[in-house]
Parts: sequence; C-alpha cells; structure tokens
Amino acid sequence: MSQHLFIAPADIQSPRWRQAFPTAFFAHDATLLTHADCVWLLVHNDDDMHALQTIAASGRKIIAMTQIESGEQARSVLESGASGYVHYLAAASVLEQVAQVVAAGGMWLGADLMRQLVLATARSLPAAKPVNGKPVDLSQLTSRELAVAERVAAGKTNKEVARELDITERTVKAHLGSAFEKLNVRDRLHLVLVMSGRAVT
Amino acid sequence: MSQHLFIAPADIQSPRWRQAFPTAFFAHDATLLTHADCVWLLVHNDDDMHALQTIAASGRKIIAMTQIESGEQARSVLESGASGYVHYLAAASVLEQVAQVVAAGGMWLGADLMRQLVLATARSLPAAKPVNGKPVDLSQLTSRELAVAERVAAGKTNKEVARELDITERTVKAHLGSAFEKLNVRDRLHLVLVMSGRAVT
DNA sequence: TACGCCATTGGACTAAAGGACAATAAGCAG
DNA sequence: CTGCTTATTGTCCTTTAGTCCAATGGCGTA
Repeated sequence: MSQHLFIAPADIQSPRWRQAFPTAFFAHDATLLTHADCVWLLVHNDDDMHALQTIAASGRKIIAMTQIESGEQARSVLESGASGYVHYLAAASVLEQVAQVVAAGGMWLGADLMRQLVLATARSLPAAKPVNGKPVDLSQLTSRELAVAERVAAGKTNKEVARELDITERTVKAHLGSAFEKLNVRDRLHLVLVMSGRAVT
Repeated sequence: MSQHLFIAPADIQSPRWRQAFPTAFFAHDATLLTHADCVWLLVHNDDDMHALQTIAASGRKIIAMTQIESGEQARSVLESGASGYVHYLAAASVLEQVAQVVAAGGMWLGADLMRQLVLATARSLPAAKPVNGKPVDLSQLTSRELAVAERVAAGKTNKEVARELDITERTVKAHLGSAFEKLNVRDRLHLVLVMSGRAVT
C-alpha cells in the first residue's frame, strides 16, 4: 500500500486529500519526502516544476496537481516525469483512481485533457486546408505513409526517415508521394503546414 | 455495475477477459450489443474501425483492444470514440483498472503510449528550440530577410517568392541563406517549424 | 574619404526532392 | 485461385534547394 505525501502551500488545500488517503502526509515543501512513495505536488510556477523534476528523479511516483488545467501544463508536467495530472479539488474517488493507475505503472490524465492530447497530434485538426480547399483527412493514409509523413513533417530529410524506419530512401519517396496525392499537397513543405493545421498560402 | 461485452474473432481470445469480468458476454460481432454498456472490441482492420465508430456513436463506452500496440493506432481509436486502448492479452488487473477509469468518465492508455502522445504534441511546446537549443529570435533578421522567410514559411518556392517580391531567385536564396545562419536552422523545413513555434526532432 | 552593412545579382556546383517508368512479394477478401 | 492493396525497391530524369565563389551600388557613420 502506497504512502502518500501532499505538497502544497497553506492557502491551497483540499479536505478531499485526507478523505481519499487518511494516512497521508501533508507539507509545504519536500522535507517529508522520505516518508512517501507517491507524491502529490501542486504545480504553479517554475520552482514547482523544478521540484517536480527533482522528486521524479528520486524514483518516486509523482502526480501533479493544478489550480487551472491546461493542455500545455499537462504536457509539461508529464514530460518532466509526472505520472498524473489532476485538479487539486478533484473528488476523493478520482484521487483514489489516479493513485491506483499510477501505482500500477500507468499514467492518468483527465478525459478532456486526454482528448486534447489526442487531437493535438497530427490527426483531426480543425480543418487544415491544402491549396484546393479540401479538408485534410490523415485517416486515409496507410500506417506506413503516416509514419513517413509524420517524420517528414517533423523536419527530417528522406535519408533520415529511411534510416529511422530501416527502409530505403526510395521507399520513403514512394510513401511520401502517395501521401502527397491522398492529402492533395504539393510537397513536403505543404505537408508540414497542413499536418500542423495551418493554412497554405 | 457495468455489463461487459467482448467482441473478437474466435482465434483471438484471452482467458483473462472472463477472469476480470466473470459475467461478461462474448461475441464475434456486435449482435449482443444491447446487453452491454461497456464494449471491448478487438481492432485489427478498417472494418473494425468502422464498427468502433458505430458502437461509440451508440453512446456506450468502448475500449479498443489490439494485438500490436502502436501510437498511431492508439490515436486513431481514441479519435474514433474509444475511451481506452489496451493489449488483448493484458492482465486481468489491468483490464479491471481500465474498466474503472472508463466507467468514471476517464480515458485509459498504457504509460508508454501516453508518453508517446505527450511527446507527439510538438505544436504547443512553450519554447521552440532549433537544433542547438538556442531560442528563436526573428528580430535579428533584416526586413528583407523576414519578408522572404515569412513567405517560405507559408509554403512558397524560391521562384514564387522572387516573383512576389520582384527580385531574382538568387536574391531570395541569399536572404534565405542569411536567415538560416542567423536562426541557426538547417533548411526551409526547419524554418517553417521554428517560425511556427514547434520543436524540430 | 573610408568603412561596414544591407540589398541585389551572377556563375557554378552538389545534394535533395519529386515523379515516371518498372518490378516482386505478402496478405486478404471474394 | 484471382484480384486488389500495401510495402518495398530499382533506375533514370528534371527541378528545386542550398552553398561557395564572386561582384556592384546605396546608405549611414566616423
């Protein structure tokens, strides 16, 4: 059974923390870290982000709590080593569930933010239109075409993509050409633009 | 308490399904849909994807199961309305946890795939860093360099930019080359990425 | 007057991109 | 078994991109 530690300023607290974990510890900084293997840290500024990275580096599970949920902050804390991201006023049942997922090695993110994350990736962006005004539909790409297209859209040359996917440059060109045709884009530059949801002028 | 329905071909089954949910239903297609409010669907081809969308549209929770986990497929199923994505051979305890998260209105994704998703959202990264990690500073470009760079970042060829600015293609290349050097980018593709505030991988 | 910066341009060159021809093999559905 | 799709690959070609040499002229400043 995990030992929980909640770290937050005195003026940002919730009774639901103790409700979910009656035996938890509470602190304003990381001094009680040795008592816990699951740390809930309120993240508000850069100092908190640094603390998050330090705690994550200690090998403990860390769950970031926030006052204002945002996709950018979610991504930032998860990239920095957090296994979860949740509002500090979340219900006790939600906190329990987050703890269970994280204790099992998983990651927890609210459904809305999860959808934002999903949608923020290459697919289903709000109508990115190529030059002829048709909407972009990445779902018509095969998995290989998508794999190539994503890497090119991230700025890689055909040679680099070939190396990464362990195929020849010729094969990369074949998939790319097919993707260009399906998405009706002119070249890799337009591909970057439409895959990032931006207008091509 | 949710009623579970597992839909998969006869040759792709797992005893752990019944272990996790002893009262679950099992089928090869969606005929038993009316018995369930939580559907586990093995996703393998486009027909399965269509079935997923249809079941999701029915308002039921749907969890996609796969034989080979991939970030691309994860995104695809989550975009199509699934609330979870898990390997069909996952442990019963994992299946139970997925069910709990989804029943609570959440979404479930394995930690590795979650990290992939997080890292894939290059768009809204706070600081766009080119290859050597220095921040982008467009103010060091001259007005002409900026004019050229903006047009190239909008997807235009050197010839098109030359025509628009009433200069030769050679001049466009000169300004572009200078902009590349000042912004420390490799080529026009990287220019697009850093000018739009995105990470170059 | 001299210097530095910017804008502009040319020639020449290599590398990369993209397309057009072609082909084989595997998997799947009918 | 057949037909289709996908993945992979080759050769050859043209166009585009980018860099390295070079140069002139305008403008502002010391």
